[in-house]
Amino acid sequence: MNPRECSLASALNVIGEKWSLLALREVFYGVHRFDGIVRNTGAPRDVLATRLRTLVDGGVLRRVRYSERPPRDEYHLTQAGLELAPAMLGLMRWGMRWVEDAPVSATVFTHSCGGQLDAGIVCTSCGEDVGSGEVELPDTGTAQGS
Amino acid sequence: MNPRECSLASALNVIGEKWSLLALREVFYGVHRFDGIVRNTGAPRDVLATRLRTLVDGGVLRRVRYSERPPRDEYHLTQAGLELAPAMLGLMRWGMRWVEDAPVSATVFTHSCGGQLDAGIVCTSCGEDVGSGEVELPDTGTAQGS
DNA sequence: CTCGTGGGTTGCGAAACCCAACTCACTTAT
DNA sequence: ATAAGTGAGTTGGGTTTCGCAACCCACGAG
Repeated sequence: MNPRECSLASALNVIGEKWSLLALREVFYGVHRFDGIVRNTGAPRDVLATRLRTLVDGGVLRRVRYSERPPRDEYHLTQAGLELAPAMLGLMRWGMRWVEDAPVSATVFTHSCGGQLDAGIVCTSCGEDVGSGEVELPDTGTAQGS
Repeated sequence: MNPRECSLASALNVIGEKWSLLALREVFYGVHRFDGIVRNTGAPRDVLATRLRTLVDGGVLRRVRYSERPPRDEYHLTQAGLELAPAMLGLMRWGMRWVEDAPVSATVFTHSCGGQLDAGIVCTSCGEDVGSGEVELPDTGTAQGS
């Protein structure tokens, strides 16, 4: 009867609103300041202001002061924010592969070895790298109710 | 000046609206019908109806008729939908790890070997499994403009 | 012939979104 | 010494979207 409790829903409470992930993308890309994020995302300024606040409150970003008088802060990733990288990469990759007219986007993340990073699925017990599509669905049968 | 073109934005156009990912979660979990998805997500019926439509239009879900008269369809994952698994797993894992009071959620995806699957980042050139947090950010310096 | 179920649609008030303009607090040009 | 520009928002307003409850239609069961 009640909605399923799920960490996905919890995650979406923090980063699931419109513009949140695009704002985070900019910070990942090294754009740390309000106007830059506005320009690169196209988000309305007021909406972005509240998004950044919830991201800070949610522990994903932290403000770093770079000027007293006038007081101005940059937005930087926390550890929690950094660890969103796999999920964001997964979405980017998916968009590239499956959404028509998505840009082939040259901007990607690089490993320290110089190679490009990719999001994948790994089996925690046998360590095997699972190709997308070989996921076994949980055996909930056709159960519909809660 | 213009917003950055990015496959992440394209992806979010398809699966970024409220309830979309939760609806997809249900389909992943084997709940294929409207009422089941409504019950398990808590989404308003009207919103869910339009979300399912955009997911179908976006090629993530497909309708599978299971009854003529009255005509009734189930929602099933397409290949594109299945390949959202890494991204969704990434978000679930992140929620579990970083969001307070997120359920420890026993429902996960399993590999054919019986182990639990996890989302990770892999280097495409050296093949190394990169621990979250070791991501090298693109060297955009402090560039702010477009 | 009424009840229940599945899959929606409709109406309407509340909330969120978007945009343009405005505010401070400075810094740099003229 | 004004004037114009930058950075980081806030404010006012109109427009969409959300969310909820109620309704509808087709059927099947009792």
